[in-house]
Amino acid sequence: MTETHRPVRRQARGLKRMEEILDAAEEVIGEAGYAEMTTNAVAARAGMSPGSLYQFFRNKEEILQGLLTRFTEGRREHWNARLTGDVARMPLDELIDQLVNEIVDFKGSRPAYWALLHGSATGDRLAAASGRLHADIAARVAQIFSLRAPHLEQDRCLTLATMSLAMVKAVMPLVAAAPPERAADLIAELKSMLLGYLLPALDDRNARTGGAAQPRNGPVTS
Amino acid sequence: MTETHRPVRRQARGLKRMEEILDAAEEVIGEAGYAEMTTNAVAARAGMSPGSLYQFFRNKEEILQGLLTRFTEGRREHWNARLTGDVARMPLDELIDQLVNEIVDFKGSRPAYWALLHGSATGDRLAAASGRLHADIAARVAQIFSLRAPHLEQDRCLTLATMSLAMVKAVMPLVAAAPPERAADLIAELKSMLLGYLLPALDDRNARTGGAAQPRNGPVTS
DNA sequence: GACAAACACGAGTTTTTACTTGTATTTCTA
DNA sequence: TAGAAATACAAGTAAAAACTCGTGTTTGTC
Repeated sequence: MTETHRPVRRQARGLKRMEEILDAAEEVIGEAGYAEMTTNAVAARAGMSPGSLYQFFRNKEEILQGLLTRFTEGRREHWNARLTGDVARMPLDELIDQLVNEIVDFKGSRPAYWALLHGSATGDRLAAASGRLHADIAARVAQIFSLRAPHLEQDRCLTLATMSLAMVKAVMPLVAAAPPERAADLIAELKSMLLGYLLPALDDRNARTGGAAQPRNGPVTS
Repeated sequence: MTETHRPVRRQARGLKRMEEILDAAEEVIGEAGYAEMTTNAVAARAGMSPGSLYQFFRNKEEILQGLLTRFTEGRREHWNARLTGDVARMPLDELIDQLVNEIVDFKGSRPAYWALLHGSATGDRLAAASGRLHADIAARVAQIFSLRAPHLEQDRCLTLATMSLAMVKAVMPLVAAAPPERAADLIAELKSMLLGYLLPALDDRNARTGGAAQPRNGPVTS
């Protein structure tokens, strides 16, 4: 009945064309956002007709799938190469400093990656509103911190609150995706982590000692 | 020229109808995801005609806006009421335990909230692929941790890696939204936080001491 | 060099979906 | 109690965007 799955023997030209399509999709998403990424726009950006595009990808979903595969495989390879035994032997602070910097740089250089993998479903307007809500709650939490630890500056309290909320928010999707007992583990770890983060920070005995558990202004250099 | 902005004097019936529309939108999003939320589907779910729907919301964006406003105001009120001076006087571990539990419960009870505010742009299929990538990288990081701290169990290393990656990922949007010098602060805090989290955890001198900075299996009860 | 298969095109078609329109009914107000 | 405004409906419109089709060109293989 239906012509199912005739495997096409791609020519070198065709493989190159597929990469161009993914490049175009990445550009469009990076510039205009995922919602604006239409197949026609991608075809135009890649300098080809819609018909040509559909000779390489059966539908829009496959383009996205291809783009995501390219991203994930690229990142997988990158980290596999980056995280060798060498990094197990360097000082932890230095290691964290380097890796975080690299991640920040990557985020800056590949906007489509974040738009696709971590972008909001609703567009910029509504995402901004959500951001404002979180900022408000963080401010409220910061007030509580300030009450608990009057010796801390307001700014410091706000940073602590912002980071704490971010932690909670970050763990939620993991909890949702994990099987129940693993989820319980993650929640317990989250609590423990928050406590480990906040307890020394709010404790005024640590106000000026700068213990190892809270090395502010340490070797990190942004 | 164009009939601009005639303010409608809503009747009690109309205000109720608007809430019903938002309820319907929330249900549709919670069950089928944001991408499947069409105005017709919302109208049908609310038991009204498309025409009726458009007497209360001028377009789809306004429905979303309304839903988000309802969410954010509800949450704002909730947290303003919840985070009173009282919480500033209870033990930190207990406080964290309670608040995290409440957040987890809320997430479970209002799926649309998370789908809207933190949902991915690409639908479940692709979001799952991204989750798999992160799990892979976490496994790789866990290997490194295991090399650095051979006394730790594999599971423990994986948890540490997973949480560390989640933290990094969570801070990225904040960095993107913040002005440059605030962004630098957040990045520095992220590094410091990671160090504070990982240094004691990987240090074998802390293997069985269970210091205050790393109270695993502490008072948290999930 | 001939044949098939891959590549390329772009003007269409089809489907989906946000939104309108014309009319009928209910509620508020004077 | 009349008139106006708000509410309600369902069939229908219009535009956008995913995708097709018929045809022509290039590339690889024998």
